Amino acid sequence: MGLPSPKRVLLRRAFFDRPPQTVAPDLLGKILVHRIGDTILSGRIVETEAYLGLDDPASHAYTGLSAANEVLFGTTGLAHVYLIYGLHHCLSISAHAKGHAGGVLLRALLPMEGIDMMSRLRGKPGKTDAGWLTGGPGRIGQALGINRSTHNGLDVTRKASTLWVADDGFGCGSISITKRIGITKAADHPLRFVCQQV
DNA sequence: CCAAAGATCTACT
DNA sequence: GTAGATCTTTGGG
Repeated sequence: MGLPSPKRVLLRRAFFDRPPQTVAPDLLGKILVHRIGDTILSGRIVETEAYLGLDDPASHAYTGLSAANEVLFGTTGLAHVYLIYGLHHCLSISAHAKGHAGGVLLRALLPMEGIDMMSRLRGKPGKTDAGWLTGGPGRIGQALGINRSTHNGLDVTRKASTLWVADDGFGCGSISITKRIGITKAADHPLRFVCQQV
């Protein structure tokens, strides 16, 4: 029983056809979903950062088009998955106005479905604390089983990708905006968005 | 070719 | 609070 489950709809490509600093706050409250076989792993997005492309020294797109960052140029709504410090797979989604480049890094989720598989993937079965499980870009990658070779370039506006973003209408109550974390260049811009209430 | 840095996390002092 | 892990990509010689 209980309340009816809210209907989830896929985000459309047009959602991502806007500057990253506009898309990043709008992604708060949306749901990232990864299907592995019959198992669904999902969580509500509660922290994002915008990376502005060619004009942003902190962006992976700053130095221009290359094999490593091609997802950030061209079609929007694609998964940009990269390995950082040789250890952590992080997920961002390409977002920019036509003719530009850029993306939005997913920094934290509130886990929804598949929590025990997430805790297993994180290496401590049974440990389900949300902050530990999916609080941080590297933790999201590990908890959801995301890696560059499998997921880089997937279209998150299509369920067939097995990795997608949906909207169940809940959104995010109040948003706080701060400087971005973990960067040394262009560190002073207010481009980090955190969901305070869900 | 080699060196260095990187949109990070964990463990240990 | 600081250091170590571990590897891809980039920039300099």
